[in-house]
Amino acid sequence: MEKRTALTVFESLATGVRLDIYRLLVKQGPDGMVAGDIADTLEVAPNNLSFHLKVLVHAGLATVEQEGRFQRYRANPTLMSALITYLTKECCAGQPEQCFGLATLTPKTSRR
Amino acid sequence: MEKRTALTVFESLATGVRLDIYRLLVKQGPDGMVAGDIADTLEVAPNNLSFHLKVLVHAGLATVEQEGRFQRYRANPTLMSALITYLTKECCAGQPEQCFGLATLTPKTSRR
DNA sequence: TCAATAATACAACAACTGTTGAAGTGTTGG
DNA sequence: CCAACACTTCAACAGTTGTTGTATTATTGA
Repeated sequence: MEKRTALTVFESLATGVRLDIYRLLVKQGPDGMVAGDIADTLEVAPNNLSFHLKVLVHAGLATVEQEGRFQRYRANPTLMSALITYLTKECCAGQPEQCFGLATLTPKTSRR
Repeated sequence: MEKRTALTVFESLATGVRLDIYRLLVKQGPDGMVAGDIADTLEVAPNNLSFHLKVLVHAGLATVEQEGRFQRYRANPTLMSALITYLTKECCAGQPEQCFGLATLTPKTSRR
């Protein structure tokens, strides 16, 4: 995963509303949810919701599909999977001991 | 992990500079790094760096320790670990098939 | 003690983000 | 066809965030 991608995901989920939307979508699984239902459930104005959904879709965390006059949104768990892999590998989290143990072995450059 | 905590972490890493700082700190392991070295490495103004470091520390992603007239910063891998756990559990990512398979079994509430 | 260094704190500003209300696009049922 | 519906787009505004320059605090070495 590119640093830029990770950044976009962080930006996308750095808002309470969007984190709620994303979690709701994941809970719905492949069924997804139409915009109106999301708006009702989370009690956010339709136009505002539309704004946040757009961000999530643009980030790749969700997908849209037209269904008659409804717009069905689904979570994209693949990207979250990739983010977790990135965080675990790039940032050495997950196995803190191993990561920090390794760091101890690398040559250290002291300040000036 | 609380939703609020996850949110704070996302906010903290939603900036290129802070993501860079955090990754640099993780790379340094338990040795950490003093503020001046971080500023030099990432080429950010000291006062600006201080601002971002404060955010990271406040979020719990990093710790500070005074060392003479230096401030040594270290990454806190535990929180990232917890975030990964949260993302994997709460958001069902990591095992998309399993999560989405489960969702299919749950009763669905159709729109109106 | 005094000058130099390391870092933080503060204030001002620009830039970005989220919210709201109103208007617009597309779809469906009568 | 047209009215109702589902949703999006747009523009305006408010609030927040990040950056920059300046000042301050604290520590060290001479």
